[in-house]
Amino acid sequence: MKAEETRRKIVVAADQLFYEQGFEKASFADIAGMVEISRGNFYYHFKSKDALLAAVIEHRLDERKAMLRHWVETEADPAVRIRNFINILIANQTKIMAYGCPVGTLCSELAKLDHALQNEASRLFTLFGEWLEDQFIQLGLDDQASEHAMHLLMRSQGVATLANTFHDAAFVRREVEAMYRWLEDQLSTTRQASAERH
Amino acid sequence: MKAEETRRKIVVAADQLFYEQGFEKASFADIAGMVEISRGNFYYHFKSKDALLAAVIEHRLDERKAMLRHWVETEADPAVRIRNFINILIANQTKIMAYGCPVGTLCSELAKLDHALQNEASRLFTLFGEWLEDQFIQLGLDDQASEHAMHLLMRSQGVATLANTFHDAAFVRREVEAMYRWLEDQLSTTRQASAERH
DNA sequence: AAAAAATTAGGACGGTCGCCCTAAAATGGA
DNA sequence: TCCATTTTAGGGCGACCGTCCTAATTTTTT
Repeated sequence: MKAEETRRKIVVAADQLFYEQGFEKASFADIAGMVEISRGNFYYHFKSKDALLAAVIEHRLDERKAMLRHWVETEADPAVRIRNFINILIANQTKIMAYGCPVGTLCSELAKLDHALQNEASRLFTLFGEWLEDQFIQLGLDDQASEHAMHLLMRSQGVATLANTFHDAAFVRREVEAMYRWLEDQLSTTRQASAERH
Repeated sequence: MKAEETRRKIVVAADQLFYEQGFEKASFADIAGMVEISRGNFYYHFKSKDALLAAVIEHRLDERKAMLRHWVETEADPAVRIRNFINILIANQTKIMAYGCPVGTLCSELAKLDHALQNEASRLFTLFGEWLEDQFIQLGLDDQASEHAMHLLMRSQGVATLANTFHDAAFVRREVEAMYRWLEDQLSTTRQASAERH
């Protein structure tokens, strides 16, 4: 019974440290210290660091899925939902400027390590990608939905990386607004096309 | 005399390994093995791993400066020069899909390590940024040159990160062409504005 | 309350890391 | 050729890493 709680604490602490320090640098000693358990206790819950990483990725996926589901449930307009996504850059600005994007930096690190869980981590991207694609489809942009989704992911990544490097809040705001404008452009061309059809 | 050559070999090998494996994972043993010198010999040329990193960053700066200078010398049209920059994503596609952007991944890693040479590494970005800004100024886009430069850096970074994650060559081509179109848009609005002035 | 099971603590292991030290080898000038 | 200097080789140090093992402790069941 107690094990569930401890396991959860370990995952939460590892999630934070993997983000702030990177997967490789974050050590069991660090995580154990944060959770206030012994190092040895670790291997009762996770038989290896990779197993812990898998649990952290799963945890991140669950969190993101819940967030996306919440957006869908509380907001009817897919365009506003997409703006919610774009606005992550503002909402998480402080952390992004300090540590980058949690998804992008993890994928980059695992790629360099040639790590076995690369594909698991990339599911964090595809989760957002497919959700965005779905929103674009609901906006009637079926034939370009996938491309538009990847385009937004790309811009988020670029903004996060440069925000992390330069700690420039004005740059983030500017690019977020440019993304809003880009979204409006895509919507107006659709409205135009559907108007011509009538 | 010989030392110069050995030092150069070390920097070149470290440059490659820092790129492919990341700064922290690449060890002196790896680099020494690649250069075929003893580990101990290392400390004759570089008194610490950080000193080696500083030399690698300097080396990368020199290479990029030479490349940008060459573009300026061999191509008169700033718009074509900017297209050269965009085209890096195609020219280095294979390496980018395998290891990401050499500049972005280094800056991200150093940020997580809270490394003292973060600002040195970010000079790789500002080098490209200022060069791009200069090209936009030469195109008559003075008042937006800095923003446009950052925008292109941002898009390159985003494309590189997603290319690295998904290994999707079609995505890279698509986004490079979108960047070409974006550039044309900026140029056409300028031409229009200068035409109205006459 | 006693027995069984689940959970935790903490030391020990082999390995790798960056770094230091010293002796040997190679090099170049007198 | 001999000497001084530069350059290289290689072992060793302490620290930290992920992992493993066992004993103690806590929790649950009987």
